[in-house]
Amino acid sequence: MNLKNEISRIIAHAVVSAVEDGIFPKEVSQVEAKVEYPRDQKFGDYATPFALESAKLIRKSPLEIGACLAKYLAADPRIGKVEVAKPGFINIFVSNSFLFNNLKEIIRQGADYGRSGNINPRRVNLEFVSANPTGPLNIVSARAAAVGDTIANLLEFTGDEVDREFYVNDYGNQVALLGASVLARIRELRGGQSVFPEDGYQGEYVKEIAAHIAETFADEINAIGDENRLIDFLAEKSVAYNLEQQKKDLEDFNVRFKTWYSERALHDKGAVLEARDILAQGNKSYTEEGKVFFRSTDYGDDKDRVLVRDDGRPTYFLADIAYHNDKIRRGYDLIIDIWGPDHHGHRARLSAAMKALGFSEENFNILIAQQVNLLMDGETVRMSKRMGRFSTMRDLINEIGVDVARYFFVMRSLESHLDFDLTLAKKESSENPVFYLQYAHARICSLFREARKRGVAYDPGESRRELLENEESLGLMKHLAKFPEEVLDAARKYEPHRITTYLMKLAQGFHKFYTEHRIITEDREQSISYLALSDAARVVMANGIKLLGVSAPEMM
RNA sequence: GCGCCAGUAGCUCAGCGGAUAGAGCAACGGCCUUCUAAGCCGUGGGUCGCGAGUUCGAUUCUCGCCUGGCGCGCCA
Repeated sequence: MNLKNEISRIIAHAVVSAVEDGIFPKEVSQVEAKVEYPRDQKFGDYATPFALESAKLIRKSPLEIGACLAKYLAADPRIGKVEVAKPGFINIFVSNSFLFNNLKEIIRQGADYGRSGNINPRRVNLEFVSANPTGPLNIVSARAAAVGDTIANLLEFTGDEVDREFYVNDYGNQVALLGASVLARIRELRGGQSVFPEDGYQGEYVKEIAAHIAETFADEINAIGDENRLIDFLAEKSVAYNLEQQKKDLEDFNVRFKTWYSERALHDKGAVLEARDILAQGNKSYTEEGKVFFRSTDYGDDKDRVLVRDDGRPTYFLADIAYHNDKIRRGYDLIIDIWGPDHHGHRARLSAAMKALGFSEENFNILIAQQVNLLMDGETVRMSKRMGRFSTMRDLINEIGVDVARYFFVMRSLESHLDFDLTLAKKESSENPVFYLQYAHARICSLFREARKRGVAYDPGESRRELLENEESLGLMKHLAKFPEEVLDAARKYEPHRITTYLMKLAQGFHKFYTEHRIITEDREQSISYLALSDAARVVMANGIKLLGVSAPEMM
């Protein structure tokens, strides 16, 4: 039950009726009836500018049209009152009986309230984080992890099947460089002289990896005489080590991937060269100066991109095409990538490649997780793996906790730059918005503990509508009724921050209701009615918080 | 030079083409003998970067500027 959609349907139906009765010309049925939230609640729960937008067509004043339509709308039992306001807005008030029925529905559905079934679920591949396995996960990865996981939760909740996927860049120069860096550190550990590679990874963590590997694989290291083979060996072990750490960090962050897709495996099984051939066969590439170029300009890119270098080695881009071709072959209906800000320049070329591979444009989305400015004591902290000065996702979890971190990341829209003040987040954690939500949840749980203690037999079926017809209760019920549509909106637009905004308002509504009304009293029916409303608020709060991957404590 | 993202309250940010632009934090003033005060109520605080255009109507859409951040490898 999605109230906003229902309202939209009711309006469309009213228009059709008016056309049938000869009041409106029939072209009007083509006009889309938009439904929006009025700014001020005195303008109703929903409003439609339909009369304003169809005035020219109908050749009547918006106010007249509105008055006409209002009669038809008011016939629906879900609508309590319809008003037409100055320029021509039609303001719609939801009926109390609908709100009350919905309240019982929320309690009945429990954890499923807000879920939308989908007759044809889409198979979705959501790739996110995909950090290089050359070091610990950083703050931008944490942001992508929080937002990506929440988007996946939202899509699942709205009826899609989602596979969470992590692309492991375990191939190429960066990996070799890591191997060389580790080798240098191992030699240092062993008291020998070594030249640290130029552009090598200088972070302290490389020493930790070196120490770990030197100990675990001492025999193997000693046995390999050839320097390049040794670097390869160390690179492989270092990547495995980093990957394990990354996995652990993500699990501690409540993010679990179904698939860890190895770039190396893609090369090993020949998929990369196959992708080259597919593009060549479709005449989507050409050779020039010994290099193979993809005709990406045919698909909207600025310039053609190199797929194979003149020495025969494939580029990262070609591997990425092969990877996405593999995703297509695995039969996904919708493919979403979340990338870091440093990759946004690659958007056009990969979109071009997807088009060239015949995958429909609207089913492929690249979202960019914009940069995070990490502030410490008011100062920007530079984050660079190679410079070795950066703060990790692990630090973040340890310092402010999973709940606060996830909430903060999801709170802002993904494509906005984010200033994250670690010191502040930690210091002021008790005044954090996330606690505001959790507190509302815990408070309701506490109410029920109290009710049980006092022997109140709670049965939501015994609650009564008339006992909830006050400002705070009705306001809260209205907001609860909007949860399914908010969830659907957030899912369709990949905007999980809408959920945090919704939940803040829910918590506010509950706290206000709680302050104004004493829930448990001598009046049994009143108590049960208020408990039912609290129960519904708890259900929605719990469902919403769960979508964010944040915990909903029963006691604080 | 080109591209991406942003510019809204002191700070961090919401605002799906609509009505008097909001929240959190910060500041100030009230509210606990009674179900959790991590709460509630109130006050102050804005030329929505600037200029045009489209529209009945623009913070929202288009274009042009200005400012800030990032990216512009045949690295991954």
